[in-house]
Amino acid sequence: MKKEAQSTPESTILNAAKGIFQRKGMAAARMQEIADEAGINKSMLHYYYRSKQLLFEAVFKSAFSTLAPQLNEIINADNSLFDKIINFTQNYISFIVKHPYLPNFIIQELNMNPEFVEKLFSEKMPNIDKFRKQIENDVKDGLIKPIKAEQLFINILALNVFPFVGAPLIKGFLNLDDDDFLKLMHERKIEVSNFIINAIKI
Amino acid sequence: MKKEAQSTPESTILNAAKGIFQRKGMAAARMQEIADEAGINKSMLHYYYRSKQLLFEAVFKSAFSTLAPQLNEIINADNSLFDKIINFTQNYISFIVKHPYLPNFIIQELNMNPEFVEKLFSEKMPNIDKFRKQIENDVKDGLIKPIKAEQLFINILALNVFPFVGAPLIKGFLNLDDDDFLKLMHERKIEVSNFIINAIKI
DNA sequence: ACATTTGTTAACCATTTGGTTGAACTAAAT
DNA sequence: ATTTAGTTCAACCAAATGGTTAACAAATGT
Repeated sequence: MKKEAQSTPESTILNAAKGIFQRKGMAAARMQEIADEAGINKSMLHYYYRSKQLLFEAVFKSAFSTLAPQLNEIINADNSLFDKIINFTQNYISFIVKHPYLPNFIIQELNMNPEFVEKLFSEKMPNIDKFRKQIENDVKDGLIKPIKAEQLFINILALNVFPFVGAPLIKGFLNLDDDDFLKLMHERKIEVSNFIINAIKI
Repeated sequence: MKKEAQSTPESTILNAAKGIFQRKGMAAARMQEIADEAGINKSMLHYYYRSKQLLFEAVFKSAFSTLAPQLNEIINADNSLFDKIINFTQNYISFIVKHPYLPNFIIQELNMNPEFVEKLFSEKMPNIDKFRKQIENDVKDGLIKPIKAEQLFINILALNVFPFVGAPLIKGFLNLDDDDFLKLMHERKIEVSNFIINAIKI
């Protein structure tokens, strides 16, 4: 075997930990289970990451720094508002279909550890001024109906993120199997951007 | 003290358990903590509810049966589509502001125990046929743009439920304190229904 | 009054869990 | 060859956790 990607012990452990933590959450995850998944002795976990808490934080940061840039696209990309909505929706849904546990994991642990929020956002605070300017200009130019940047941002996030976080609820209410559900999600790659654009365009 | 509402030992325990379980989740909740919150001995928990699992299920069912009727309004209420959207949005947001931990708790535990889904929905399966008919008729009558009932249902749910589930994420990205956030949520009682109606009306 | 059921408690128990230790093993550096 | 630093593991440990027990108190029925 050549050197596939990079496979240091650290990365082996981190990947195993990602799988377990993201599927079961911090509280329900077991160090032994992570060790098994990584195919190593439990002591190694503590050797490379001192404690469960630190291992968890490494996993969480890694997960968060995967998701955050995606969301940043909304407020920082340079294209027009409608293009932005179309692109983000396309990209985000494709992205999450590949990482189905990500958004739920992040949201869940963020709800459990509210102190994470300030820690994560204190360093590189996102700035919505650019996005707000864009909205205000488009409103002034008569391109879209008046709407607060914050509300539009929340709506874009909600329409794209929620279906994956609330998947079991949706599957239950609409009586969908995994296949039906995935089909609906792929439809949403155009459905959602149309919906948003129709909602705001004049 | 007269008999306030009803305060059987069972209900005292259940209420304490609700608080702890909904705030910390099944895995992180401790039986001792629930006992303390209820002001009773830990053995009482096992006396009235046999195990942590059963106590948890009682809490979950109670929580779910509080939330489910709210969501059922969308697919079963008798009013016109636009009224339905307006009413649901108003009611749901007011409802959740009073029960902030509910949707996150349900969604989280549903994600952790996918087998709950069939158990919960097998008895009283929701039926979207009525809602689907309504959409199809309104489309035929030229009242709204073509849209699948499933997609519209997901969108309504997303726009209303997500902001509360993803609150920490939103607060972080938009740099909001609790007060700003709550203000935005109250704005959404009309904002969201306008948004949806604009998106679909012709 | 007595017996039986129901409710309540402190002490206890077995298991699980995160974490530690010390010895063995490796591989480069001296 | 010997030291030295890093790596791996089996065995171990203390604390926590869900759950049980046995004795005791309070109702409840007869």
